[in-house]
Parts: sequence; C-alpha cells; structure tokens
Amino acid sequence: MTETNTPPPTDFIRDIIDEDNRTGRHDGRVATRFPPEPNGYIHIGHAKSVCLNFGIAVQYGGTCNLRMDDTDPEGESLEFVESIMSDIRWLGFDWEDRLFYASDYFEALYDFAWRLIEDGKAYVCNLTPDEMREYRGSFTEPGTESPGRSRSIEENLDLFSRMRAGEFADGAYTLRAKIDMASPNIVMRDPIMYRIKRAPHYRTGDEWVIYPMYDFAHGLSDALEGITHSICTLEFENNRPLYDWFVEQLIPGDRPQQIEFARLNVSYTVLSKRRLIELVTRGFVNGWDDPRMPTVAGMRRRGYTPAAIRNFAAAIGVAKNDNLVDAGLLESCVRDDLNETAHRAMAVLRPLKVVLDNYPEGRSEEFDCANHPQKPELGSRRVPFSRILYIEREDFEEIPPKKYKRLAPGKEVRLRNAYVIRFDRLVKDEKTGEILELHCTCDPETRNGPPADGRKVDGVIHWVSAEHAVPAEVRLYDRLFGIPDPAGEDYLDHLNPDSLQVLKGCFAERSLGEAAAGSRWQFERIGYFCADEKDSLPGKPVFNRIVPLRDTWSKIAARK
RNA sequence: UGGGGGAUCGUCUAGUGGUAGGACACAAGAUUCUGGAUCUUGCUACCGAGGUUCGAAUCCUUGUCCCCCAGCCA
Repeated sequence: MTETNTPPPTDFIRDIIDEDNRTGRHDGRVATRFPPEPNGYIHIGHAKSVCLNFGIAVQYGGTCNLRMDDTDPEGESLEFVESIMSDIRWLGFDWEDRLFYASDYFEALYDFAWRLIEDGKAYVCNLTPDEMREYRGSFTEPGTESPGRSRSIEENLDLFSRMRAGEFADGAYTLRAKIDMASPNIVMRDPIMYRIKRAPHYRTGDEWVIYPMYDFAHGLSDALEGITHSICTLEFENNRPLYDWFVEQLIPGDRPQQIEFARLNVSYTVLSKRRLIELVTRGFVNGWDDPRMPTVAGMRRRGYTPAAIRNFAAAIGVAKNDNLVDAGLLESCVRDDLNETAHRAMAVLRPLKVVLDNYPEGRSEEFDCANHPQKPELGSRRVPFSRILYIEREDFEEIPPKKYKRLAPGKEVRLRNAYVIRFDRLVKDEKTGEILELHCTCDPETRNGPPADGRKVDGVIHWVSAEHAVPAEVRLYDRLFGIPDPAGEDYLDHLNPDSLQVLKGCFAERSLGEAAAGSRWQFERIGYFCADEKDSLPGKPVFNRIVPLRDTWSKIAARK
C-alpha cells in the first residue's frame, strides 16, 4: 500500500464508523466487503469502492471480504471472477482467505426464505410480469395485493419447494415478501425474493432453477459474514428499508448497516456497466483491457500505476453529491507518480533526419545519460551518438512562431544530453515541398556545458542516432469521448474518432529496444509510455502513451 | 406526480454557531541541458428569499434546481 505520510482520509462514512466505535455499536468491530457481480470487468468507479472498503479495513484494523454477488447467472462467468480478483490484487489489496460467493449461500438463503414463509411473511405469487407491474401501482397510486397473498402457509411451502424442484416453467411463480402494497416506497411493495430461471450458473451449474434477488440475498449475505458496515452506492438508498426488513426478520443481535455514497463519474468516459459492455461487444474498443477503457484492466495496460489510482481515489474523496470528476485529475495523479519512478529515455515519434555535416562519417560516441535528472540513485545508461540523427518533426520550423525555442533557420539548439547544433540548410522534396532532411553543424565544445563564448542557447530537443535507433510502434491514446459527459442514450455519437493513433515509423534510443513488457518510461519532452503487455517484443517494442507531459508550449502556441 | 437523496471556487472536497481551507485546473514570476519537474505568488465559491443570533455555509421558514425508485438486473 502507499507509503505516504498523508493523514488518514476522513469522510462521512469514517465519521459514522468513529461514532460506532465510540458507542460500541458493533462491539468495536469493523468488517466491510467489496461485492461485485462477476458479469463484467471492474472499472475506476469500482476501484474507488475497493479503496474505500479495503482502505477502511486497513485503517481500522478490521477486515474486508471479497464477495462475488452472483445471484443472477445470466452474464456471470469465471472469466469475470478471475479478472476481478487479479484487478483487486493489482490495485494492492488483499482479502486473504475471505473470498466468498453469494452462490455459496443459496442453501442458507433458501432456508431463510422458508422461515419467512412459515412466519407468514412471504408467499408464492402467480402473477405474470405484466400483471405484476400493474399490481405494483405507481408513484402516486398504491399497489394492489396479489391473489397469492392470501395463500395458506402450507400451500406456500408446498409451492416454494416445488419451485425449487423444477416443477414449474420459468416465470410461472415468484416468492414475494409480504410487506406493504401501499408503501410510498415502491421497493417495499411485496418485493420478489425468488424467481424461477433455468439458466446454468457458472458455479452451481443446474443445481438450482430458482435464484434469489439482490435485495433478499445481499443483506443476509452481509449478516452471514458478520459485516458491520455495508457500503454501497446512492441508488440503493431506497432499498435500505428493505435491506433492514429482511435482516430484522431473520437475524438476531448485531446487524450490518448499509451506508450509501455517491458513485464516481469521470469526464470524457462512461462508467455504466451496460455501456462498457456495449463498447466491448460492438467492437468500439479492442476488448475490456483496451488502454482507452476506464476498466482497471484497461488502465493497467495503458500503464497507469496502482499507486496513481489509489491516490486518485483519495483525492476525490467520498461524499453524497452527484459528481463529474475532471479526467485531468486522474491524469495528474498518474503523472505525479510516474514523475517519481519512471526512467527517462529519448524517442522520436515523427522523425526528421538531421545530418551533422561537420561530424566525421563513420564515427560514433556514447553519452552517459541520467535515468532521472533529479535522482542520481536511479543510475544512467549509455546513449550512442553519430553523424545522422532523427529529431522530432515539430522541433523544426522554417518560419518559427514567436517565442519558439527549437530549431529554425539561423538558430541554435541543444541536443539533449549532447551537443549544441546550428541549422545550416534543408533539403526539400521538389514536388511536394516536404522537408526531407536538415543539415546542421555541431559545436564540439558544448558536449559538457554551454558555449564558451557565452552564447545563450535556451532550446533543448531530443534525438536519436539513426544508426543505433530501434524502430518502434507507438500508440497514442486520447480520451474515448469528445464531450465531458457522454451520459445520454446517444453517447456513441460522441466517441472520439481520434482516441487511438498508431505511429509506426518511430525511433527509440538503443536502451529501449529491450524494454520489458509493462515497463514504464518517460520519453523526455513527450510523455510517459508503457511497453505494451501483449504486443511489445524484444527488439520490436510497442509503446502505449500513458499520459502526455504537461505541455505549456502548446497552450502558448494555441493562444496566437 | 408519491417516496428517497443532494446543492460550497471552473471541477472534486473540507467545514457541524466564531478568519470559508485543500487538491486539480487556471494565471504570473523564479529556476532548469525535458516549454517536464521544482519553488514563489495570485485567482475564483457557500442555490434564492426571509428569519433567529453580537455573529449563520452551519439553526428556523420558504422557494428553486439536480439525482434515484414503478426489472422476475445489481
């Protein structure tokens, strides 16, 4: 976990826990849980919840369970279970031996339901889905009681056991809690506890044809695990009375309490499971781990660090306000972490050939370059230099704008870690006018310092030696959507067509040739890059742009 | 429309009757062999209207706006 000295976070949930501990509400215990449904990959919003639940457990010396909330077999799978586990571990959290599944409680839940029927608090209902909707009433009108409500306990028990035995067709019956069809809270209008659904479950197979609903299963699962603080998102606030109702009917003594906080929204992306699934299945991105995805797997492949995501979670806080967090804050956390840890290197994304006319042909030399200018302890590597180099195309302008500090006619510039060079002439393609190469003169006296005559050279550009450079593919990622809040049903219309730009003809300095898959670098003056986990090969590196460096110049240039 | 929540700098978030603070963003300067990093400085907020009080973001009244709920999803 993070080793920062920042004070422990405080928020309204921790306030509640402090107060509970003060009054001894749960005997001073703190037990949380993270309860994903394994029907998709977890994303940055889940990561916020993971940090909250596991973070609280660590902070209070309590426990946090991982529980797969797998009560609806449709869409659930082992693939998702495994991805969720690996993502949480990667984030830096540990559930130790406390991995649970709601599906492990199916038998216990069935018994709970049985008891409720025996107590006359649940009944088998034969309404069709359409009828059920009609009987439910509306916001302003109370519901109507189901005919099944007056069934005898014996008949309910018989019907329920036959539901389990598979005697009825899917949807023919439901088990409902007998609460209040006139409740102003629609959740309390005799909610469904069980439905018949012949779908194979990825864990229980065809053992069950009835499956418990979330509202029935969740609070009781919490109680079974001895959870004290059941933290969930705001849309479950209406469900809290029902959560409490089930638990109060069936659980004596100390009961878990549900606390709701606002789910995370991040600008220029979507975080609803439905939309994420659509992006993947309809091929708008290349899978759940596409580096543009806000999934943990996507961010990991992009090159984001666990620490950056944890710091982000701490920075956004926990509250009940609707929010749309600036994607720039996440990027800032990523830069902040990478600035400390990433080794520097040079790579040219859009090469422009430079010939140093006064540098002897066939000669080469090596420079010792710091891996981190502020951290000598991170060491250095040897970077070869020779007569023919590549520089970034945008680091030369024939007609430079005001304040331009790079190479231009009549100008000198420092080659990073190497010599000062002066522009002499250029060669253009006669037909297209495209600049083919630059010819420059290198000042051999400037290898280890500024020009002796006091000339000021304030521009510094990066370069690679053509002879020694490693060809590389670089994938530039940008925000997935073109508008800050793509929340509407037309969100696909706002996909950013330039969210991925693949650059094939890039050149990286020699040391980058063997970049380990997943390794992160700062390409000086450009940004942070990560050797792609899947596609990067020794000698044939593929880099993902994690996040660009802050670019003050582009802002200045854009103003004019 | 019934019920449940929420409104504080551009964004996120502190504050719980006593100087409205932090982070991101933004702006200016210093420094720099990364137009990066670092440092310094600045910037902007209590949804409206009444009231209580010596004093209100905080308490009261009232209004406005936003979000969630009518899946056999979670």
